[in-house]
Amino acid sequence: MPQEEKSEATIAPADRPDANRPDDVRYDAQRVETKWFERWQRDALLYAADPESDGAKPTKKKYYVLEMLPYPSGALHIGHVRNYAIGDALARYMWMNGYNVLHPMGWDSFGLPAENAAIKNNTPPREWTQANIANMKAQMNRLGFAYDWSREVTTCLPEYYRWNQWFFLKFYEKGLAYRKKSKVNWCSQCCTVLANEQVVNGNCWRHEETPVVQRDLEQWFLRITDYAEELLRDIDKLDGWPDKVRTMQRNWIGRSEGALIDFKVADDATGAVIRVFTTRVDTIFGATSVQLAPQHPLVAGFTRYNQVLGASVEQLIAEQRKAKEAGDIGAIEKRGVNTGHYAVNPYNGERIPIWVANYVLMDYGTGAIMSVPAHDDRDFDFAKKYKLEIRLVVLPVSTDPDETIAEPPLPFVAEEGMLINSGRFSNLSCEDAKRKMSAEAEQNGFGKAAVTYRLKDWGISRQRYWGTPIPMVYCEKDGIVPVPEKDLPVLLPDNVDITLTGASPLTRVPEFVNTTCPKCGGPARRESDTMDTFVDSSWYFYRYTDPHNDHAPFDSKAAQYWFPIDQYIGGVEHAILHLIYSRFWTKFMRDLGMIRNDEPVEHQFSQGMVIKDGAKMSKNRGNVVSPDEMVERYGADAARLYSLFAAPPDRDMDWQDSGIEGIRKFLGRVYRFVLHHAHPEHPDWNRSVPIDLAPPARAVQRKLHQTIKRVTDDFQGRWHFNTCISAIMELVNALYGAEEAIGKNAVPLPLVAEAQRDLALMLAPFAPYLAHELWEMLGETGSLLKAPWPKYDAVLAKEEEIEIPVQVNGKLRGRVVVPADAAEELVVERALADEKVKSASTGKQIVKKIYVPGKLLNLVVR
RNA sequence: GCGAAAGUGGCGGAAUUGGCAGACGCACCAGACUUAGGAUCUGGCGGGUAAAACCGUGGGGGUUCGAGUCCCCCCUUUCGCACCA
Repeated sequence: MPQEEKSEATIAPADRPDANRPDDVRYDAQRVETKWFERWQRDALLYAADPESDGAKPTKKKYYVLEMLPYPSGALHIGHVRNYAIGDALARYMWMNGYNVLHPMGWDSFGLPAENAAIKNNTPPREWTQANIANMKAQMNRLGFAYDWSREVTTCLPEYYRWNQWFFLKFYEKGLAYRKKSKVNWCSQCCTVLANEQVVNGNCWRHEETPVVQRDLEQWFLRITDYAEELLRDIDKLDGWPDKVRTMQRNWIGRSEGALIDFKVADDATGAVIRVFTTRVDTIFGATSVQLAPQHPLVAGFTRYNQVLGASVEQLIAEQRKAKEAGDIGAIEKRGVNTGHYAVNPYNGERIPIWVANYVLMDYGTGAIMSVPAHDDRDFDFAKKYKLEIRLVVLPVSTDPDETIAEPPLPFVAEEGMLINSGRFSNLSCEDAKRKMSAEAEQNGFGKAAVTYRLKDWGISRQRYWGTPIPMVYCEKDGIVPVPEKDLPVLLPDNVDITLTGASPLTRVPEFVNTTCPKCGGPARRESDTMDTFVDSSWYFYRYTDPHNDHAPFDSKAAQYWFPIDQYIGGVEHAILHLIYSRFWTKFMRDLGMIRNDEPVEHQFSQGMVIKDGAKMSKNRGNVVSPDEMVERYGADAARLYSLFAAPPDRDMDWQDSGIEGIRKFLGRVYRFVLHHAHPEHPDWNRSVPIDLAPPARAVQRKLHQTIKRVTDDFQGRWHFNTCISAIMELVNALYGAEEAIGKNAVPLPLVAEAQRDLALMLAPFAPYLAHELWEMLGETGSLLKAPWPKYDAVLAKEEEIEIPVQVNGKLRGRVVVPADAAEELVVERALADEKVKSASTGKQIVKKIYVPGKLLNLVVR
């Protein structure tokens, strides 16, 4: 750019078109955005990642930035805009920093809403979904998000879902997909089964007022529990994830180490056994009853000839259900009933009563516990209420020799310590006792050490239409037979009657259901359930790396180049379901040898919700902000910029209509400045900035470099886009402040040019439309998208003079201005000359001087 | 009950390592320009005072020359988990 050695740029004020400038030029966002929108539609491939994944030696570092793909519900909402504005800013920033960026988008397009809409509006789900995708894609484009649409993935298309089926066959082949009749969660509104993960406080995740009921159904399950240990262990590796999400996943997996112990039912001819799970087998000599969940299979036997007991058990079940519906199972009043039967403690042969209790849950552990009132607060409560024996078997022995054992013995001890009253195990530490007792149980065949998880296998069968058909066939002769790979995809038929009957709609399509057995060729029936849509989203991001592959889900090389995802961005509501299934799928694919990474996502980011008028936006509350309306009124840049400016991205953001108004003003301010100060035709425009600048010019230059530093630091170090934008606003304010000097040529034109170019570059990730317009106004012809991010010069950013606050005894009393590199002596000397400092310290002695270089001086006086 | 995050002007929010509390923006007030202003530009804007003093980051204590920031206790809000045996 430097062309001539003559450095001082001069132009006569009359040369500037702003001599009589029209101050009321308004920034016409619609005109500018429409212009660029049309160009970008034409140049869509601009956003495509460089094809470096085919084994060629990479020339750039890759960066995979991904926002969670949306469900095509009809229209984007403001939460989407916020999510994508973050991702797009990041993608653009990384492009400008020279990375090979993959920034794709797709559609999680199977699922219930399409069916419900179809029933309501009498439109086939496919049409409804396609129309929504078209609309939302148009919205995304209008918002200016730079997606590589050549990699678009739509999960409801056979070219995608056939690979769901392919994966299912692989799971089946490896013994990780199985079918079993089981009690399942059924939502009567959805008319389908829900995964455990989709049950919230006993209610359906979609219908918060609809209690989930239990039904017996034949279901397909994926053995995610085989990976429970690894899923748990590898959480430790995810240091790029928020702690909150990691904790939620840990809780969800819910690992618990203990022992399974069998108690024989006394005097029972059938040899019935109650298996309990306990983490405190060491306290088993203190077990004074066995407690069964009301739904425990043995209970039915006990109540068969005992109506009174049966009625009590029914009561307990009702109480549990009520508490679950209220989402308050933790506060249920403990109640129980004695069955009159006895169980035998296998360690000492003691007979203890068998009770049924409402605080014992059928779906955790074995649905039966040994009750040790002296060492478990729940059992303690229960025993007090029903006057059951409380027997102390552990003393809290401290390692501190000075500490004596509490006397008289406590009735209740939660801590571990040393065993008493436990026969041959007495005097052992709890830790040793657990080990020895588990070993003895195993030797004698009445139990073993065991680990249980809260995590259950993933039930993926759904009795609905709009999903991936499960590629299985039932033959009278050969039983369950997988569809051969070569016959995939099993196509989802169109024109299906999807009215809700409780049975899968596909059962009513004879040409779908009736088929031949792939093994024997005889008549057979197709599986008519479809897959949970969380299957679709468990691996879609791999498909982006090789979206058109028609002989594999993706090419391993492509996936290896791009994975793991460098930055994944989405709502915290997916912290458990989607993210845990995705991790599971990745580990499975790794075990199949398809990929090498253990985890799909390096850095995970959960953005906050968008709140309006103190509440989450929802149609019911009527506080929804429509992105279309915002784009129409203020433009896409304003909508995006505001969603980034109003709060740091990880926090909930309060949407205020007046706030976006301020952003619109800011964009106009930027536009007008450049309108009046862009003179690319001037011969001095592209010269280098002179070295020795007069104070007003130096101030502009300093502010410029300080701004670049702040925006860069806040962007990559902290993701504080709100302060990035504030910093840019300050720069613009400073440029307006320098207008008089610029008008008098006190600021050389090359510096004015540089400031505007850097301003456009820094705005590019946040407000791409305006940034591109500015870039053009500044006479630049190259692509802004991949123009280099501006660099700051630390020397030029440095202040020559600084103001040092002076405190006396910690209270601010004055300020002194000194050269930036001033020695302490000078600062103290000037400080002591300050009137206010003087008056605050007269008649007193300075006992201490604390000088923090460049920051502050504190004089301690007495 | 357990765990996490948060609490700062009228509002959204800044303050990155313990160092000028309130950057930036909204709202409000004033001025300039103007036939006009819901445009634009400039200035003001925590409370308090004539001006100072002084008071101010949910409350109370503490450490420190110095605390929004660190420690202890408490309160409130949001989120997650919840008789998990």
